[in-house]
Parts: sequence; C-alpha cells; structure tokens
Amino acid sequence: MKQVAERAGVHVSTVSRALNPETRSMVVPESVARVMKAASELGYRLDPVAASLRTGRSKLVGILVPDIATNVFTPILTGATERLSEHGYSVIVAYVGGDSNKQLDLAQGLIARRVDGLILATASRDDPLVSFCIERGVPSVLVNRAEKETRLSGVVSDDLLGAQLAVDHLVELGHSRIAHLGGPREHSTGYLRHRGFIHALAANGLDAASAPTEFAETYTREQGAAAARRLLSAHPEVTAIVAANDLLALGAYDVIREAGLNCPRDISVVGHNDMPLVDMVEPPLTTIRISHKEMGRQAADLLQQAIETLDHPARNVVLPPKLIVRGSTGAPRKGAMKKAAKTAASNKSASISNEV
Amino acid sequence: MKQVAERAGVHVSTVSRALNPETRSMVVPESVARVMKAASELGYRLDPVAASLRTGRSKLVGILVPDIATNVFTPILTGATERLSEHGYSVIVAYVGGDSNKQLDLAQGLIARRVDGLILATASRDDPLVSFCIERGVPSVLVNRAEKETRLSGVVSDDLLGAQLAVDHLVELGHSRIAHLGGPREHSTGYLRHRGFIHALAANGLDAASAPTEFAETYTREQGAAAARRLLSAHPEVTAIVAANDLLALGAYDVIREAGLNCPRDISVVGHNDMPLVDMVEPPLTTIRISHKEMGRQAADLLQQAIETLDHPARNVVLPPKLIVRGSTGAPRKGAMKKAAKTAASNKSASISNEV
DNA sequence: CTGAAAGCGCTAACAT
DNA sequence: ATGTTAGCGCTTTCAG
Repeated sequence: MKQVAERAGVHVSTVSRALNPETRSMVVPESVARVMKAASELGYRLDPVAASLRTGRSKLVGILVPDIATNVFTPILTGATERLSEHGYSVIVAYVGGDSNKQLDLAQGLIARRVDGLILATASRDDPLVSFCIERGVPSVLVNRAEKETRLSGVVSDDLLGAQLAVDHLVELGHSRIAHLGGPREHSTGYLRHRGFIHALAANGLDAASAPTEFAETYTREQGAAAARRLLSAHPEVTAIVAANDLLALGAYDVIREAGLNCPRDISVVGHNDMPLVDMVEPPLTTIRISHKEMGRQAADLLQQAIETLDHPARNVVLPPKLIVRGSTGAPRKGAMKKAAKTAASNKSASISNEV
Repeated sequence: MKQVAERAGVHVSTVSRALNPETRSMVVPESVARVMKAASELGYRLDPVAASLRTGRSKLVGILVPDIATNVFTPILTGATERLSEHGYSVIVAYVGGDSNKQLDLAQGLIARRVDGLILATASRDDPLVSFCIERGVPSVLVNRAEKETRLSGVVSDDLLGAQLAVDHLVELGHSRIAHLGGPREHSTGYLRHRGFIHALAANGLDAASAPTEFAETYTREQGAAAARRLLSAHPEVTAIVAANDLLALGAYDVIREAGLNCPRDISVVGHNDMPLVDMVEPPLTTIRISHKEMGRQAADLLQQAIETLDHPARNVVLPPKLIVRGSTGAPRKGAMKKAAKTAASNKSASISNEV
C-alpha cells in the first residue's frame, strides 16, 4: 500500500480511502484516478485480512447447513451464495450434524473468523443456536426452517398451505381415506405440514382426528419407507398419502411396490419440495413445488439488511408453494369411495393461521 | 490475550505459545495448564484473523465448483469439507461460471483472504487457472476433472475404464450397434469417456471409427436430449447408447420416449456417475458408479499434503468406478443383431493407457 | 523456558 | 481534501 501511495504521490490513508468504495467520496476524483492507476500497475489489492483485523468486519458470511446436503440445501446454498457474492461477500459453509454442542462450536469458530453474519438452515422449532446468535449479537437469519417464535428474520415456504394444497387436490380427486406420512416434528417443516394436513382435512369435512398418521424420524427414503410400512399395515384402507417430503414419498413408493400395489391405481401419493428428478421416477411424482434457490436469495437479502441496520425488527418472508400435478395421484380405487366429500372443496382451507 | 496472561501470571508471548499446539512444547506443562485454565475461565479464544495477518496462514481453504451444482459436486463438497474440518480447516466455497476471467478474479479474492490452499473442481483439460495457481505458488489440487498434463495433484475417477465397463456390458448383452452420447470434450470427463468408448469398441472387435457419436455441450438433461435427437435421427440402427453422464442419459430417455420407443426393449442406455435417484427413474438406469464423496475426501488429503510439504511431486489418484446394472440395459432388439461379437468379450479392453 | 518488542497491512480519529 | 498517528490481536525473532 505504501508503494501505491508513493507511486500515486499521495499518503497511504488517501490510498485507503480511494480504494474503499464507502469512503471514496472523501477523495477528490483526480487522486482516486491516480491511485487506481498506480494500484493496477502494481497489481495491488487490498488485504481483507488486515482490513478485517482493523474494522472487525470481514465481508464473510457463514452458512450452516445440515450435513445430509443431498437435496434441498444445495439450491439454497447456491441461491444465497450467488446473491451474496454480488455484494462482495464470500461464503463459508459449515456442514453440521445434529449435535447441538458441535453446532455451537462451529458457529463460534465462524464468529471468531469475524463473519459479518450467519445464515442458519439448521434451526429446530426451538433452537439453542438461535439463542446463542442473539446473545452474541451476530446478525443472523433462518432459512427453510423457522422457529416456533419469530426471534430472527427468516424465509420459509408456506408449509401449512403446501400441505393443504396436497389435501385439497386429493379431495377433488374423490379421496376421503387420506393418510399423512409426516416428517420430524422438531423442525417447522415437519410440524407445519402435519398441521396443514389436519386443518385441510377438517376444512374438507373429513375426520381429521382419526386420520392415519406416521412420522419419519429423518427425511430419508429409508425412514419414509419404514413409516409408510407402519402406516399401510395398520391402515390398509387408505387410498392416498400426503408425504411431508419427496424423499419420504419415494420411500412410500418402495413400500407400495413391495406390497404388490400400484400407484396411483391403488394408492395416490403426494410429495413436497419438487426436488430434481422426481418428474422422472415412475410414476412421476405429484408434489408441492418450493423454489429453494429463491429462498436462498431472499435469505441473503434479509441477512444483508440485518447486517446493515443492526436494530431491525425480525421479519418473516413466506414464499408461496405450488401444486405440481403429475402421475402419482388419481381417483381412489373402486370400493374405497366411502362418504367422500362430494362438495367441490378446493381452497376451503386456505385461511388458517400460519404460526409455526 | 493480555488478560489471560495476567490471570495466568505469565507474559502474552507465553500465552500464545501455550495456546498454539505447534509451539506448546516450548512451554513447561505447568504454565500451559495455568494458561488453559485462565483462557477457559475468560471464555477466550485465539483470534484467527490477527493470527492470519501475522503468519500469512489462515486455516482456510477455498473450493471452486461449477455453479451448476445440482448433482455430483455436492458430495465432493461435503466429502472434502468433512475431512478438512477434521483438521481444523474451514472451507470457503465459490461457485463459478464458465468465464475464465471471473474465475481468476474469484481465485485472487480467495488468495487475498490468505487461503492455505485451493481445491479446483472446475478444471478444463488445459486450464489457465491452474497456471495461475502454480505461478502464485498456492497449494492446489484438482478434483473430478484432470488436466491433459499432470501439473497438479488431483483425484479423479478412472473415466476411461468407466466407459469401457459400459461398452463391455453392452457387448456381453449382444449389442454391436453402440453409439456414444458424449460430454464436453474440453473437460477430461467428456474427453476420456469418449476415448474409453472408442478403445473398448475396438478391443471388442467392433468398428470404432464409424461408431455414431454426438457430443452435448454441457452436462444437462436438455443438451443430452438435443444430442440424442441428432444421434437417433441420423442413426436409427443403434441399439444401445453409452452416455458420458447420467443427466445426458436421462435426456436420451426423453428422446426415446418421444420417438415412441421403449428402453431397454428398443434401445439400451448406460449412464455415468450413479447420481441419486437414478435407481428410481423408469427404467432404473444402468450406470457407472463413482464415489464422489470419497473423491472429495481424498482431494482434501492431497491438499493437506500439498500445504504441508510445499515442494512435493504432483500425484494423481485414480479411483476405480463400478458398473451398476439396472433396468435400462437388455438384449438388442430382434433383427438388429448383425455381426455381433460373439466372443465372450468382457474386460478385453482393460489395459489401455489412462493419460488424459 | 520465558519476557521484550517489533511489526503483519490496514483504517479511523484527529489534526491540518 | 489529505496527512499523521495509533493501534486491531497476534506471532516470532531476539535476549536473557
């Protein structure tokens, strides 16, 4: 930097000001030009480490994602990274397991690296890491999963509505024996999609209280299959399954096939997420589409706001999901149409509250 | 740190030495204990930014991946991140497009952040970024794709062998009219899988020179479909397709279906990568399995070596791929078995060289 | 084995 | 508008 200063015939502090967009206006344009020229001639670039040490800021943000990053988290990551890098931020990714202490450690490590903010894709409905970030005053936002209470800004899909869309679609096809293949209830996704399912059933005049329901412990095809097996053996009468997630739905496919049944002839299945390739499985999966990449982008925006205006109110962005009808849903099998809700029931359930 | 020093009754430099594993041995154990105690009581952690400014090292590594991170790069990333974080490194991910200048910029940004090393998942067969990293003396390794010449260490799958496995399998099933759906030839994967295809054909006594071949410009389902369309309209006689990649193979599925044909009855298809869910598409895809996560892990190991012993020889790790037979391959359709190689041809082609 | 002191490269008061 | 100066928190010679 000193060399640049000499070459441009100014003092280092002027170089600093000229090179930093935020302070550039303090310097007369002519000097700026000379500094820029000298810098590029010398191939000089500001040292972010030294700057970071001095300012406490870093233009770095940390993203914590679950280590099972095989599906929805990748587009969230790319969306967020893309947007963030447009604004000069770099992204440190930490893949975290379920261990809450290790999560805290990782977060502390990132904070020690002076990240300007954190994006958490890992939150449970009541997450100690969120408390931690708030205590430490680190600008943070949630993505994909929200907490029970809105303590931090975040962006999620309208999971309640998504599940309702699924149920409404099935009811329109004539189903009344609808079961739920639920996800982990400690995550807002699992919890809300279940609640959306229940509400939609009731709104369609079906018996929500006794609706067959099984929960998978994790969002995997295997756990989905296990839960589906429990579901179908206890309730052979069901004609349709609303799964909390595509992978779970695919697990249900496995079970349906191994039971010698056919989807959708014997049982209809609806997934959630519309992850890549589910349009190519057999049968192509009817599901609820979420734009995960857009979630990532908006989370990035939210985080930038949180960084810039430190004392901002927590704000929740809820993205609308969309029903994508493909081949895994159809009319219920003959003999199963008992007391079906004949009223055209679409959207009956659209106005229930969206608290987590 | 000064506070810790006071509390432990030693000088800051002793604290520094005690807290750093590398220099801990210089300090008498008793002092170490006192320092550790004081530090944990004060909740003190070393500041990596300040340390980095002083030492020039950072315990940070950068990974450059193509921004189309929808498939194989995620497991590479998680594998590498997992392994690296075991050794105290954090990972900065940069998603890069094809623009070579932007790539250089991004890399420079990472270097400015004083990353200890770089993992490149983006390399073309002759990549300016590799030259750049070498010039700048930044420890770097390649993953998934290699260069024509081995200038840097790297880990790849044996792409040549993979393609051969595919061809041998098809020949064993009785095919002789085998076409290639190639990937971008500027990448080692596209280039080598094509060469493997050619060699295997020749090794099986088939006419390699005139084998129908079309190349997709990118590894996407859409480009795969486009290339497959060209392929099948020019060569309706083919009974089997060796695709350079699963996504390409899936594009071929689309075309086969739109032509009113059936896979595998009319045409067999083999993919490459064994990405998630290709076992669930219809028909389940026969493909070449690569352990991308393992590639990521080994790349991490290689990078650590490169960081530790600066003047090491470039070393190429080649991982063995595996044929996974599923439902997309079968005997050739009747009337198509012309001059099929009747000799049991398996592994005939196993010993050709593996240069990129 | 430990203490002293000199910076790593930058930024932000403060002074001019 | 620009120059002066004092560190940010650490590591690492160099002395003792």
